[in-house]
Parts: sequence; C-alpha cells; structure tokens
Amino acid sequence: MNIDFLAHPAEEVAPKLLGTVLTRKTSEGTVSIAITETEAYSGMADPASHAYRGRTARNATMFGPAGHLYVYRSHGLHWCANVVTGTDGIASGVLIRAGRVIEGEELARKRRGAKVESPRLARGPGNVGQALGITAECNGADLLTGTSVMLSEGEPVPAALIRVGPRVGVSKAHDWQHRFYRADDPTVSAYRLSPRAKPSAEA
DNA sequence: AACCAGATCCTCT
DNA sequence: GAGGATCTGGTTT
Repeated sequence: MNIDFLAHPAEEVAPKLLGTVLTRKTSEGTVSIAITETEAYSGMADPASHAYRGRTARNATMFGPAGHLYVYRSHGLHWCANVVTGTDGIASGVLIRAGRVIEGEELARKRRGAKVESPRLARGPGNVGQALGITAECNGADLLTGTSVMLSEGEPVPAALIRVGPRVGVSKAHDWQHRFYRADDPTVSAYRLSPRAKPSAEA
C-alpha cells in the first residue's frame, strides 16, 4: 500500500479502499479481511465526524498523517477502526464498516462466537474490530510500515459493483452519500437510519 | 460536577 | 422491526 493512495480526501479514498486487505497480527495468530464496506468522515466541514468540533485527545489520530489507524470506542464496548487519510493537520478518515474474512477464519470465529455465520464474522464496524482483535492499543498504528496492523492491496472491486448511499446510524448530515459498499455482498451491514436523524434535513 | 448523546449489536416478538 | 444494554468522552453548568 502506497501513501499516495491514501493522501486524499476521505470521500475519494473510501471507495478505493473496497477490496483492499486489512491484516491484524497478535500472539494468537493472524486475521485478514477484504474490505467490502466503508464510510468517509471529514473534519470541520462534516457535522457527523468526531473531528467536527476540533481536536481532542480521543480524535487526535484523525488529525495526523494518512496511513495510520484511528480506533475509537463505540457505545461502551465496541472498537471501531478507521484508516486516516488526507493531509497531516487536517482531519479525515474512512471507517471500515465490513469485510470478508480471507485469512484466520478460525481465530475470527473464536473471537466472535461459534454460532456466527461466516459472512457475519466482520459485518458491522464493531464486529470488524472484534474479529480482527483491534483494541485501543492499535490507535495510531502505522498501517504502511507496522507489523501488528497492516493495510495492503487486494483484488480491486469493479466500479460497476460499487454502490453509494447515506451513512449508517448518524444523526447529523445523514443524507450525505458517503457510504460505499459492494453490491449484493452478504458481508455488508444493513442500513439503519439514526433514531435522532432530523426529518428537516431531508433534501 | 453532572448530563447526555452516541460512526453499535444482539435478542425478542 | 423494535427495543434495550452499556460506558466513555465531550459539552455544559
């Protein structure tokens, strides 16, 4: 994976990340997923972004250089992973919402639970984190030169199979078409409108 | 110091 | 399809 691939606005990088491979190595073993669903988040201009109100200790990684992993805790117990994109100093990142496990399925299932169907092992951002074994320790990790979390090239997804839609579960700017996913792919998570989304924001 | 909202997930009907 | 669990970080008093 080349830094030039990531050093662009999140909404440009997000569709290009479909098909790329995210790998996580721990003492337990290695799990890799081919990314099937992403969402772009920007900085000051994006009301739904963690970085909208400026830099804080929690979102600092988003403001750093492209190619690092931004990890945050959602609803108390889910670890969600983002690939930082764009320019150093300007917040932007791509949330990895879903992927297909292509390596280490046994370990992924051990982490997720024996009953989980294969396509659901990394379906949804919280599940991606759990299947890969991503925790707060991974925040800020360099995806290009690191050895514990890595982003690499995979089979490109044909443009004709890429779909665009509104982001899942955000209450602000929920009509922004910043979600990208593979058409007809069982590993892609279901769309849900945030309970707090304002009807007046409809276009 | 207190409040509240949240880039979610799982279970149950 | 709907509802609740769960707790952290950010914002407001």
